[in-house]
Amino acid sequence: MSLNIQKEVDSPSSLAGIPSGIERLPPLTPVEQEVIHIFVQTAQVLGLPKSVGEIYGLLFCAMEPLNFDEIMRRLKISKGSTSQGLRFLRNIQAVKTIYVAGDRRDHFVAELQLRNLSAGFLRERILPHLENGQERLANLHELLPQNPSENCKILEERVGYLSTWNKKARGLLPWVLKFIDS
Amino acid sequence: MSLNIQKEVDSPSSLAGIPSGIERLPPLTPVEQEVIHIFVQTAQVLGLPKSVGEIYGLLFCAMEPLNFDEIMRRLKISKGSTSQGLRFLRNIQAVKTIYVAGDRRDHFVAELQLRNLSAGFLRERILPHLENGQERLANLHELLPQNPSENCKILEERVGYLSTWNKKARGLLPWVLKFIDS
DNA sequence: CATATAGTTCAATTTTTCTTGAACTTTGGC
DNA sequence: GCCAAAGTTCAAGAAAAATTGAACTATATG
Repeated sequence: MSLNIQKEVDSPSSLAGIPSGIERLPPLTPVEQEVIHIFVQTAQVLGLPKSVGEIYGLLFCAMEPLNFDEIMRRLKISKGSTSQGLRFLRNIQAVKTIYVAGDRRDHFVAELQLRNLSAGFLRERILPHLENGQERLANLHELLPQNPSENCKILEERVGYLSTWNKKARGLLPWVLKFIDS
Repeated sequence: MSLNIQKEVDSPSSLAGIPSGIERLPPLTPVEQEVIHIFVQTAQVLGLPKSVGEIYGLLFCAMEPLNFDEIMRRLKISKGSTSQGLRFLRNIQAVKTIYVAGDRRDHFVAELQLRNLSAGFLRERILPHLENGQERLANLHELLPQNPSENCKILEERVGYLSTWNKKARGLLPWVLKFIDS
């Protein structure tokens, strides 16, 4: 019974009346492949693993929530990559889980609001780097007086630039989000 | 004669009166190490090789233009990395070459204006990706009609989102630079 | 409570990317 | 024009990152 519900909800191949066994999943359509490819490229620009781009791309195209196994098998990636990729995507809130009645498994959908996607990415990947940099800059200021007096002034000025850059970058983040909202 | 000029201009160790031979370069100071470390980390966030961060960091700290050999030897990196790193940094205009009278070698200084740094990076690394994405999206629109008619409408809408995102991102770039100027 | 299913973890492996250095090209100076 | 110094290129090796899959944990269900 729960198996029936699952198949009706999740699996287009249920139309073909394939019974329990190892269910056949449709291969990626050309459009899906192309969308996934775009996200894989984007992932690489953002310094994220290919598998993260693949998973997000697949969910982006999906008409209904997909479960773990469907993601893994349609993309032909391993359990490990699927698990870690989904975890990352959930962390940055690029993907959320959906409750499906009568099915024990997690189901996933892509966040489709650019604003939320960006916010998650900035918060989880960029902000930590900037905050870490801020700490390092504070330490650096302690270190500066040890320098040969001649260079000291100019170096101090340059380290000052660095602090300004860091501050500017942190100030930029909320503006970026505001721009995206507009 | 030209050797003398070179030493006066470039080499702190000329003060110690070391003759031609293999010139001794001062090791990195703690401050230099720390600044370089910050730039190496930043390079990694931006998906650039460590050596690029090292070279920029060294030049960022330098009181006078450095030549190829000084960069290579103070950072203890190879000729190849030095050459490729400097080329990249020149491409994005993070580093410029300076003419030093009586010295055949190129001399390098760091661009210290965050605005110019950012502009170069966005132009050389981000914009090409966005333009490539734009092309791919155009192709994708051709591909769409081939889809099962049921999904077609929704998928089309989603691909439409992608185009909007791409446009928004391209619109964001000049805006980021304006923010940095402020 | 026992069992089977869902999902996580992580050490080993594969893949990708960066670095090295030797051979090559280019150029300035004599 | 020739030589030596400056810098580039690129194939091979080293290092870093992603992926895999087997062992594990957790938990719904009967």
